[in-house]
Amino acid sequence: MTLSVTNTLTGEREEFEPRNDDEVLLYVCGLTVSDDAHLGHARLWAHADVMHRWLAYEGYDVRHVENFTDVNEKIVARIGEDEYGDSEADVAEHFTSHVIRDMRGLNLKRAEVYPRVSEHVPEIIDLVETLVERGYAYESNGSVYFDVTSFDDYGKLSNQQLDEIETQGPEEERSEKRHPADFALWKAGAVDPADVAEHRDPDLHPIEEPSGQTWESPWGEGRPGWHVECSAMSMTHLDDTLDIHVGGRDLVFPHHENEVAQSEAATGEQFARYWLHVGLLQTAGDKMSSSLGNFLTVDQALDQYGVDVVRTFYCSTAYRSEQTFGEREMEEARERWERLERAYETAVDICDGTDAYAKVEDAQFREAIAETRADFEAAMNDDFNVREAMAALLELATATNRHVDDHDAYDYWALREAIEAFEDLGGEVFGLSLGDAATDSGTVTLAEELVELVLDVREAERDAGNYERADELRDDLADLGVEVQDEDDGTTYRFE
RNA sequence: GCCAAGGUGGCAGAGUCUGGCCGAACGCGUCCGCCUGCAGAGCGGAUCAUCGCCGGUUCAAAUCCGGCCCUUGGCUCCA
Repeated sequence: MTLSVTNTLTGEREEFEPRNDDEVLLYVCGLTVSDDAHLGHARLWAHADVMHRWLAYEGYDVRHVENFTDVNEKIVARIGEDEYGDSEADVAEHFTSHVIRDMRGLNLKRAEVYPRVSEHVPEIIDLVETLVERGYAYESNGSVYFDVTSFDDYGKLSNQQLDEIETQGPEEERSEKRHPADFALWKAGAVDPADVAEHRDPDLHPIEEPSGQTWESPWGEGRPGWHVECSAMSMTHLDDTLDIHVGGRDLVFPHHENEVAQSEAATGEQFARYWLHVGLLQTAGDKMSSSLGNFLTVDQALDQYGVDVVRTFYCSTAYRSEQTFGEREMEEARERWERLERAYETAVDICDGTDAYAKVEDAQFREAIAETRADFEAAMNDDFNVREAMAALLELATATNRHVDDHDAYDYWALREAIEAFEDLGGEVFGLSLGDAATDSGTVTLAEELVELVLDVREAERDAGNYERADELRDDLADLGVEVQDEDDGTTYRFE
């Protein structure tokens, strides 16, 4: 079964064929490190991550590059704020470290490189020079602009017509540009105080001097433009032609459109073969939107819900659709995740708890496991349909529970197979805590011993008919995050 | 104004490319039953959809074609 993806470039579903047999060049349009990342950013990361994981699972060598934009007016606007730092580089470093922390927290597979703009200025200058030499760009007042009329295919990604495009860039740039849609590749000088004013915290002293880093270039001191970085860095670390370029839907125009133009003008080669755009995260019921900042940061969300719930949330909607975020949605994600986890743990417990060999053969269960793998695979190959894939996994949970419920003796072989499926698909592909990392190491902690002690006491109370006292103990444990469950053959507990 | 993505049950959200298996998946919620001292979890069952509107094509449409309405994103930095 082969993978098919929805390509923004053509607007159609296409069969995925990488340029080189077993290798996939994956570029993810990263973040401007001018603030902490929120759940919307994490959605892009999560989907790119699952794509990465799925491609790797299918045997591809995935070369994943994801940039950090650390040269930007919004970063300059934060200079001197809180403890972020006194230079553009310091502020960028502050947020970059947070982003890296968030990415780790989300259990993302590491990219091969995380290039930063500030470390690629020479490459950017080279690219701009090439464009000038080839007649696609021109210098004006120390700045360099891309001449959109020189590139016949301009607008092909976003279906824009040149005469319908409104001016790009700030007002004062207009006089320097030949066509209103021309965009800056290189900006002369440091950042103009006027350009940072709108992003600046009004409580802080305004920035009065031109600020931010500048670099020497053939056109004088200046800074790289807004769109060149991705082209320069992806070509440096991957190749002139990428297989997959992933980004947020809001960036199709002008950012991605400009990337295509400048890259293809410079190399004469196709820039990216498949453009995958991730839909935006919407907040549920705009009632709570007192201000714009009604999004949760990744850090807060991780703290509040935990990685697995967050990842399950993302795996509940196809990447290209919009997704609504809200309390109810997160609750549902929690229920889904716990259902999965419980079924998995049940299977693990049974298999670990005895050395017996297969006692029964449950043909239905075995078939359900095979179906899960087939359905999961088909769903993922169908444009990374994570929701369908998750549905398959949840059906495996149901099948597992049913088998356990219906039998006194178990089909160990089948349970092992089920465990493997949970670990391969849920653990490896979805990045959930199912598998080695999740299972207990065998060492008993003091906490566990104490819980068991309390449970012994509670058991004694129950035997004595003191249910009130027993329930109190259960509630107290629940308050401490220990979920107690009475089953036919004893009491079990798990830490939340 | 222009470009793009959407409008499917109480919620959320697949399916639309490749028309029939969709009287619409998985799940959340609600209700009933089993289990249980109780609760939870689990299992079984039930509830809830004229698939935005109008027209067309077809033996057959959520799925194709045309028109209209509405929402969101972009056209200024933005995942």
